This record gives sequence, C-alpha cells and structure tokens, in this order.
Amino acid sequence: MAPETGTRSNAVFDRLRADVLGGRLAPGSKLKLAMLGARYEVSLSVVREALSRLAEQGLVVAHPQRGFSVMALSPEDLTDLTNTRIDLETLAARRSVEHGDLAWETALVAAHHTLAGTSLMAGEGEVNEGWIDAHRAFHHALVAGCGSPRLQGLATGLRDAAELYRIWSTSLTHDTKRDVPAEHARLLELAIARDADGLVAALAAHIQGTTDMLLRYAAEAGL
Amino acid sequence: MAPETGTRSNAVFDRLRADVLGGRLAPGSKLKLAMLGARYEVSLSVVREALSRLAEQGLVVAHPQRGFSVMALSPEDLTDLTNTRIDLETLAARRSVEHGDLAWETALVAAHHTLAGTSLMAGEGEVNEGWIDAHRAFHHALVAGCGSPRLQGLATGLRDAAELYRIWSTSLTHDTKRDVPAEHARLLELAIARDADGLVAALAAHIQGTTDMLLRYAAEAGL
DNA sequence: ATGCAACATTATTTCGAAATTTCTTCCGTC
DNA sequence: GACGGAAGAAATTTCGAAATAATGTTGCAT
Repeated sequence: MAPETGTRSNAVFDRLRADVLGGRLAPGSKLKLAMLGARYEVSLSVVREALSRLAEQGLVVAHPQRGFSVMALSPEDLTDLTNTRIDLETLAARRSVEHGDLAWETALVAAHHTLAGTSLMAGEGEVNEGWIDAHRAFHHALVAGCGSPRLQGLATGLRDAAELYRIWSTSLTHDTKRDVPAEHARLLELAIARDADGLVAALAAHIQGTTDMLLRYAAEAGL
Repeated sequence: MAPETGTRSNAVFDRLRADVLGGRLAPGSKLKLAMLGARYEVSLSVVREALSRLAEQGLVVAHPQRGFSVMALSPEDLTDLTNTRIDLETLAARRSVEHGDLAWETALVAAHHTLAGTSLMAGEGEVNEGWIDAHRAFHHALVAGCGSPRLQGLATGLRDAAELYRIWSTSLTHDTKRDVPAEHARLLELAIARDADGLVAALAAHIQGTTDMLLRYAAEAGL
C-alpha cells in the first residue's frame, strides 16, 4: 500500500511490517536483531531503525536494552481496538458521505469492483494476499472523502493494527452466518445513496462482526 | 511527560521532541544530522533513529536520501488538526464522564489544583515551562477515565502535534477576550457534575478558542 | 551571456566492530 | 538440597568510518 522506496531502511520497514501483519513473525515473540539482519540481508542498524519506527507505530514494542518483540495480542486489546476503530471509522465514513465528491464516489465504486472480483481464498486454507490488499483499499476508499488527512491517517493506523488479529481467524475464515461480500456491497450502496446513518450502522456492524468472530475463536482456544 | 530512560536513543528522542515542541528547532527547517549529533553529543546513528521515530509520530518529516525537517506549519493543517482533536478529545471526555471512577475524579481535581497554582508567564514574554506541563497533565487527566488506552493515546498524540502551533502565540498569550483559567475551572466543574453534554460543548469551545486566536495571528502575519 | 556537463563538496545512509548490558550457567556455601 | 553470586555467553546499543547519493561549482561550448 505504501511502498516508500529509496532507502534500505524503508524497504526493511515495509517488509518487516508485512511479515508482522502477515503473521510470519508470531505476535508476542521476541525479535532478535541478528536473525532479522540475516533474513533481510542488511546491517543491524537498518533493522534497528525499522523496528524503532514500527514500535512508534505500535506494531511492535521496544524493551530498552532488551530488544523488541511483536506486539502481544489479547482479547482486551482487541475489544478496545474495535471500539476505537468503530468510533473513528464511522465518523470518517459519515464525513465522507457528507463531503465526498464525484471523484470519491468513483474511486469507491472502482475499489469495490476490484474487491468483488477477487476471491478470498487462494488454496488450501490460505488467504489470498490480493484479497487483503483489495479489502484494505475498499475500506480506505470508503473514508477517503472525509476531507481530513489527520482523521484518515488515524483510521488507517487502527485498521492496520486490527489486521494483526486476522491471524486468529486462519481456520474459520468462512463464517457460515455471514455473507461478507454482501456486507461490502451494502456499504457501497449506502455510501452512494448518501445515507449517513445507515452507512454508519452497517459499518459498525461490519467491523463488530469480524471482532465477534475473532473473540469467539479466542475464547475457544482459551486465550 | 514520558521520560523513557535507558538507552541514549530514548534520551535523544525525548530531548529532540522537547526542542521541536519548544520551538527551539524552527518548523519547516532542515535538520542536519551532524549539527544535532554535536548538539546532543552522540553518534549520528542515534540521532538518525530518534528522527525516524519522530517522523513516524508526525512531528518531523523524512525525505528519503535528503534528510529530515521539522514538520511545516500551515493554517490548513491547524484547522484539520483542531477539528480532529475536538472529535477525539470530546469523545474521550464523554466516555470519562460516563465511566470514570473516583480515582479519576481525584486525579483530575489534583491536576487542576496544580494548574491553577501555576502561573502562565515566567518572565519577559516567556511562557512558563511548568505551566505547559501542568496544562498538558490537566487535559490528560480529563480524558484518562475513558477506559480506552487506544483512544487516549490517539488524543495525546494529537494534542502534542497541536503544541507545535503554540509557537505562533508567543506574543499574544494574553488574549483579552478570554479567561483561560476560568475555562479550566468550568471544565473541572462540569466533569465532576457528570454533565457530559455540557463538558463536550465547553471542551470543544476551549480547543476551538485557542485555534481561532492562532489563526487570527497567522492571518495577520500573512501566512 | 547562457546552457550543460564533468568535477568537487557536502550530507545522508550503511556497514562492521567495539562497548555495554542482560541473560545463563556453574560453582561454592549455608 | 537450595540459595547467592561470580564468571562466561549472548544480545543490544553505540560508535566512527566507508559507501552512496544529492548539491554546488567551475569550465567549456554554444
């Protein structure tokens, strides 16, 4: 999404972030500098800088003199995160409906078309990387018309943090009770119709639905 | 406020941040690594890391291969920042009123007492550093009862960003039309009385008031 | 005089090793 | 047998210099 190119630090920052978000670096696990340096084939310094930035973003935590570890997941944090996300994202969505112009509508329709045309699963219980990108792009487009770069940035950051919890859902991605594509279609419909209250309600339910599923899984797994 | 000790990086991060927020490093100005390395008497590496973290926080911007510069100030950003701040801070304040316990009330009363007992001006048009801290602590205490670490953290970050603009107000800190201490007293009163709507309105006006003054100054100064 | 290209200078970025701190293990003592 | 502590190992953090990219300057040709 944001492939800031140029320096090695940025490249490692992006890859590290993708690896954390993709679950290839387990939540709560300790991150050894040497290990990562070897993995990305760069010096320790750039790994360190990338980690510091990630820590500032909240995806990893820094223990002074004791290195870094991937942020630990907990039901409490997920609940807080979800509530905050609903607050910010619905607010931004409302503003989008109120202030969004034709360009916003167009981008939103396009993003939804891409999402609808991308399959969720890739192979054997593997989630399709492309779907994740398309999903993120759709939600991003939904709030992109709010007219506030600050609010938008905050919402994006929270959504990224929430992506971490997707790791919990690897096995039960197909929740029989939900029809996620239909929910997205409904969100698009309400946005185009400029039904602010309806959109806010639907979006809140959409976000909460995913979290409920995850919390159910966490409870079963005894977390 | 957050004197994370332990590593040199953290120390430089804190000092750098204080220097940016305190206006000793002019907004928009270029930050040369060697210059800062000499200033803080540390290696370039730690300066670099501290800057990267500050950039991730949004207080400075990173230009790949071209170093860093303090974030540039603009009336547009101030307006956006203020709106977002009002959205988040009033939301958090409302939650505090709804969910805050006795410990929250106590801390808030204490923070207000300290603020009320601290004079704004130090000497010749110099703002008292202690007052800034006390002011920050008061606003922090106001939203500390919201029960959401995430929301609280976001609100704090926005307030810090807004502090940058205080630089614009060096000359006209005593706005004849406002009685800031009275506003603070009123905020405390409404919070203790658990008047959520009243508190939200007063807080919004309080934040907006400062911004209006700054925007007026910016317009006069031709920014 | 103006545009352009090669060169020199400056600043950023990366590296690899030294210095510091924390973690582990092993030994002696109670 | 357990507790305390020191020596050793491992990892993080810092440094100073080398590599790399950007900027400024000079000289040449148009």
